[in-house]
Amino acid sequence: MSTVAKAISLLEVLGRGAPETALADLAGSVGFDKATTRRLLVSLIAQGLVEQDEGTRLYRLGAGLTRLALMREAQFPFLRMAVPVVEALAAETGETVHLSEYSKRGLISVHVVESTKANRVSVSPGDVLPMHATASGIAFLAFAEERVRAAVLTGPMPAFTPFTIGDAATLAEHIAAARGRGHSIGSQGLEEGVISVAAPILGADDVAIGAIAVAAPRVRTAKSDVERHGVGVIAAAREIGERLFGRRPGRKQA
Amino acid sequence: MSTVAKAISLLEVLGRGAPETALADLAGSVGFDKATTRRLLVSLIAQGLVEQDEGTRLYRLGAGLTRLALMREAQFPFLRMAVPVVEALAAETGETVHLSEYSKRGLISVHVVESTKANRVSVSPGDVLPMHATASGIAFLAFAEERVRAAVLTGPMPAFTPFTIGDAATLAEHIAAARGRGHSIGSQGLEEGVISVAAPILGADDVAIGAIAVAAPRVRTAKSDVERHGVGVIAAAREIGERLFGRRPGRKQA
DNA sequence: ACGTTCATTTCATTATTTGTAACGGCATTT
DNA sequence: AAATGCCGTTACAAATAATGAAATGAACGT
Repeated sequence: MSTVAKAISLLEVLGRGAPETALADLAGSVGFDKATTRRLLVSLIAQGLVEQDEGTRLYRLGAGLTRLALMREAQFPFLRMAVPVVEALAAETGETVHLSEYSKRGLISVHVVESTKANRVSVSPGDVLPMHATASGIAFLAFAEERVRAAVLTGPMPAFTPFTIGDAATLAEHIAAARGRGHSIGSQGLEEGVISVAAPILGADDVAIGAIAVAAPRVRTAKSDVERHGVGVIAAAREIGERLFGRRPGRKQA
Repeated sequence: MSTVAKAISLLEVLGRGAPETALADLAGSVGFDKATTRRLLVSLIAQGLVEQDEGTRLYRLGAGLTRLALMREAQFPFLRMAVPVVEALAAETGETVHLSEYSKRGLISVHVVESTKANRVSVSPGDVLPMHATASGIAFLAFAEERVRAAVLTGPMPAFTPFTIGDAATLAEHIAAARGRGHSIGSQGLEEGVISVAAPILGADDVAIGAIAVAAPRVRTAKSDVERHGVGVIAAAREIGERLFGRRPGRKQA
């Protein structure tokens, strides 16, 4: 295992769980020696990616991460371009809308606008969405590179509910259907009682780079609502693609 | 130089300059061997912190950074708490307002609301503000830990304009004045023609964790405006502290 | 088709990292 | 108040991962 992989896994562990973590807990969680863990932390602190409370000696993620993320956003303004569209769709549908971006580890939820209704679906920014168990994942896969799609189809497909798709054949069907329709429909794959509709956000080469989804409680989602959401996410995804890659003068509509 | 330091310096270089960088340019910028640079990149890619364009082979910052930054924000909701206050102050003053957070490397500008006027001050999120040359830096130092303040006072103080403070004695005076007033006044220290007023954002232990500043063109900033901005940034900084830590960070009772 | 440029891989050498173990500070317990 | 246990921190020999020169391969322009 490379040293940088170890260091980054420390960041992951610091990000999960409590805001601040003690050295011993951290070492236990990642399985490195106490001394090793600390040396890695010292390196990360020197770079500003980790901070240590002077008093309690606890470790937490550092502002350097925010800085790097902001620099990335400056180079590729995904949030700046997409967030207004997400908000418009949330206002239009009255349901929770979330936006995700592809990464090696999975689809990362990068922005969420929750429904204002009492009974609503909740998603946390930073969460990784499983490809096979979410509408976003299926929509993404329908327009992803063949290599990525194949990896998911041959990989493990853990069940989160009794409804989670668990075999490659069924998943392939859903993917094909999504490709045909332009949007995917996820029914209780990750959480029971939730129906999601998602569309892929396409990059300059028409390969998916992320997804946008409407997630609503099943009890108030009629078939007509699903169709309406499908139209909405496709339009929103296209709008985001246009704003990002300038295929058309992306006109903002609040 | 530790391996993780090298890897992170790669991220820094990727963040500067163009959105995508070639391997050779990258190796040249950081001064590592081409093979070494690439191995580090492979590690970073495996963790999602860097991405590589399949076609052009160019490297760019990855979505994993956004994920880590979001996890940090979930643990310590600095932006969620502070941004509304920044926006209110910007609306109230009509000038550019920016928010910064302390990091080992300096004050990181994490949010900016620019003035709507044509002649305005512009700051980019992600930029590192030099401590000795900005109102934010001086406000921060006035309420920082002694160790941090001493480090800046004894460190190098590069001049950005003819007005940049260049010696420890003058800087110490400004810091003392800022501590007395509760806010700092920066006159053309980083850029000519700009007057900034800043106040420190205090943490639970009354130590500064960041700063909020109003930056305006000198030509339309009268003495009364400076005073008005001073009152505004102090109130805003206090408001942010209260929102972050639940209660007014109580000054020690006499 | 050829030559050039750049990314990628290989392999012996080197340097960094690693784990054991001991040290020191701090706080709680007895 | 003394002792004890816990946690963070440091030192050193063993081991492992990182390194750079050079070779390979692929893509591009001439």
